[in-house]
Amino acid sequence: MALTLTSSSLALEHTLSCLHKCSTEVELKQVHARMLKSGFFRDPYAITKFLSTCLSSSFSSYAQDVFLNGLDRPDTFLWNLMIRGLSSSDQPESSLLLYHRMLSSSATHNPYTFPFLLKACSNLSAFHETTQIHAHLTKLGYGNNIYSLNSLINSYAVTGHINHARLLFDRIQEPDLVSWNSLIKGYAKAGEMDTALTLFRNMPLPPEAGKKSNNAISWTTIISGYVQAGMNKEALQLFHEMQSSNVPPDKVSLASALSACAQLGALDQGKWIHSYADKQRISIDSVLACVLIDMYAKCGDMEEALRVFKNVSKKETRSVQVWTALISGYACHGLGGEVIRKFEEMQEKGVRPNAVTFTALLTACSYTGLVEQGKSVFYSMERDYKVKPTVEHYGCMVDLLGRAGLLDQANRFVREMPMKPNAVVWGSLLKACQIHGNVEMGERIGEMLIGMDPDHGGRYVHMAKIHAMGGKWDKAAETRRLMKEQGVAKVPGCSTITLEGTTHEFTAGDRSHEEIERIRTKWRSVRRKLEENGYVPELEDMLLVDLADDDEEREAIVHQHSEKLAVTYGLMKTKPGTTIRIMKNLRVCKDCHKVMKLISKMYKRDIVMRDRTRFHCVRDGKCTCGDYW
DNA sequence: GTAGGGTTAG
Repeated sequence: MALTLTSSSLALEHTLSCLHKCSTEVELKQVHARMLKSGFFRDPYAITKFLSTCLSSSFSSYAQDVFLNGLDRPDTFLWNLMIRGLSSSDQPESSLLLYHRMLSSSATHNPYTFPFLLKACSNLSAFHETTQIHAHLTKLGYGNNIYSLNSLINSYAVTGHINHARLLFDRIQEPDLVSWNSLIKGYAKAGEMDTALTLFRNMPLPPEAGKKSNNAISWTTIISGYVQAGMNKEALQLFHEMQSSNVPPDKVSLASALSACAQLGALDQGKWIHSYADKQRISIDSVLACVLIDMYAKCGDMEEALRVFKNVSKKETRSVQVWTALISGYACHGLGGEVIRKFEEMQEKGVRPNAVTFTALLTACSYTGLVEQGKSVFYSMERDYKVKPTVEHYGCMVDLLGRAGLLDQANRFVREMPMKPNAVVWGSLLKACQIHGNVEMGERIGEMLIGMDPDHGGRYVHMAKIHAMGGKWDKAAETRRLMKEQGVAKVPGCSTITLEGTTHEFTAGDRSHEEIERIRTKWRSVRRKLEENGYVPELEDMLLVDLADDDEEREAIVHQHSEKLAVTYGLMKTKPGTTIRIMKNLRVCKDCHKVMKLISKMYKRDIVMRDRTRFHCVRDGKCTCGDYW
């Protein structure tokens, strides 16, 4: 008897280990069938294992089916298991629907049920459902349960109702770390970073301060708050402060800090974090791989991004997100060929592309002018991959067609899209009108767009240029005046260059840098050298945008553009042959682009420049964007 | 059981 038991539990273990390896539904069904046949499905442990495996590996609808049709009166524990699993599945709403069925079943709720349900609300960002569950759990007597309270605070915070969160928080007699962290996140989400930081600074240390990981969560909450607010420098400062406070960073805090590095283009700090993870033997899971690949890509180092990609373990490589991070990296480097190759390779490995993957593909086609390729990708999305195009994908297509000068097709695309075009879509079309000089269409769209989105400076700039192109100077001046009246500030151009760990920041016409006079002198000599080689300034991009009245004045302004100051500083401060890396917050203007190409040739320097949306890798007078940007 | 992390058009 003892022997049979052992062998049957061994067989169970074996079956369960097969379960983990399932990657298709057919495989899953086979294991399920084997479990049914051998009677394992009467074992509660086996059922639990089976359901949780399904739930955690994107077979949640299969789990639902088995749960609802294949089990006899599941107990509260199993209901909770299902509600929890579904709350973080790709359809969190099914978690709430299942709860409705639970209400009419023989099982009863327990204190665990509500945090799971609220998790579903958070993932759905569902405020209304949160209030309903709030009322419901209060009536059922869980109103003072700290887990439920914290989950409520979190749901209200996530859905952007910080006042609801605060009211609850203030009523808790002894808020714990989770309460504090959820509240802090709520203020961060609401953009109230000052309040969030004040709370963070003043929160009481946990009595059981030995739990270091808890401290790490508070730190990460505030750090990622800053990252989401676009305040990446502040985020990195806090990350350093975290270390000097002897709270060792874990995976999650490293991931936050890495995304700050990605946005700042801070390669050195990013590398440091990467090697820190290696030294601490922190394994690179798929999320860390994603942010590392993204960081290296956004810092201009695709070789290193690829190395990270190759080093992630087989299981992690399967994640769509990791593939997509790499593909997006190639896209923003304008490497259309690599994008397509990796896309194919990914499918050979059996990884299904998601909506984001397609955005990356379409972006790459747009950047490299692959119109036919882009169209075929777009039309294959739903047909071959069952990925429904969203407004973002339509936006990419408008951009693709518009850039290529196919304005009528782009226009038709907007009119025929099944959803309401957003400001970004119209913005792409407007920009295309400006690039290709379609005054009539441009004026029509520009007017509408300014009405739709009056705080967006870029629209006025395009609009003024379009009026000017049509010779309507009075209208151009009026647009400029309107922009001023609305108090819409043009975001100042800003370029940075990092040398020996110090980031130098330049804005247009800025004289605050301590070596500014030497830089200006150097630029004059660089300019002479370029002029001797045929350089004539390109003033087209500046038409009426800057407050200049004649070409001479425009020229003076264009020579003070921030990327010119940065590249000049790079020439001064680095050894011959060193690659110069520049990050810019706006798009590079035509003149600066021309200058970069000339410098790369005359001074034999590679220049890697990241602008608002993509990379320009300039070598020997040529840019990887092929002058198509 | 509740709190912190990923790729995305302009």
